Amino acid sequence: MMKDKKQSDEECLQDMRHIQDTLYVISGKWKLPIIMSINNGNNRFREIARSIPKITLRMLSKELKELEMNKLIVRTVSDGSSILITYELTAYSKTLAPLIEEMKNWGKNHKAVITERAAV
Amino acid sequence: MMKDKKQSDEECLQDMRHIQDTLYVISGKWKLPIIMSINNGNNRFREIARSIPKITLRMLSKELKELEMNKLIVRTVSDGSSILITYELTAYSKTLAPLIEEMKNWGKNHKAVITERAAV
DNA sequence: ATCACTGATATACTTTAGTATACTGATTGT
DNA sequence: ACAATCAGTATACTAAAGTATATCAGTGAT
Repeated sequence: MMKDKKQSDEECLQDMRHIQDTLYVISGKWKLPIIMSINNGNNRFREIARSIPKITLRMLSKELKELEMNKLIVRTVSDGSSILITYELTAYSKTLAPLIEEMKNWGKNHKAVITERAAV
Repeated sequence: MMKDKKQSDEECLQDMRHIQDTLYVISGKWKLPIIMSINNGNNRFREIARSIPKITLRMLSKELKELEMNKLIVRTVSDGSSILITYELTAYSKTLAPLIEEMKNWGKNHKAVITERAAV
């Protein structure tokens, strides 16, 4: 009854949902730039904003919230003489590394594939 | 002069471009469903359309073109008694497999991470 | 007192992605 | 003759993503 050769439709659909979820978490124009910026040592709102050319405060605010909901960053409020808010990458965010590496390599190769002149 | 510890900004930007390129190739609502459908043996336009609930002919047409430009599928016109058009995955499209697998696994795990109740 | 900086939010707008629906011209079937 | 299927395209629309710009209250410096 061909059980292992082909997966069931339901399994296949579920796989697709997982893939689309992953895509959703990292796509959009600013998510990766924000992650990279924080990774490069920018931890405060205005600092991150300044480090990313053309981003608007509204988008930064919106994306930071989404990244926080997805547990990729943490927002910390520390109350000294004046209030201080910092954003940091979570340990969990590091689990994205292999995926990002794979995407980087695929994209690099893809550019070559697309650019290459067809041999006669 | 810390040459290998930290990458240059330019390198970093280029990496990001590659990543965004990869994202662009596979994102959108229908690209993966279309790839999966062809992979499951649907090779003709109407066949693919019927296999994907809710997709419109316009989107299918548009996405097939993009997938073809990105060399993930080939469109073949064979001229028998009547004309026959088939879509097939390219060998190159298989290079996406590790990436898709990684996204599937990350997404699956992420769902668990997000859903988990915080321990007191 | 005034100015600039902090971490944002609000409102209104444009652009891009996706939907809905009708239609074409050629072929095959009844 | 008529309907159905093929492989799409055209036009018009809605929804989602992103931009532009102004504003807020609190702190610190001049």
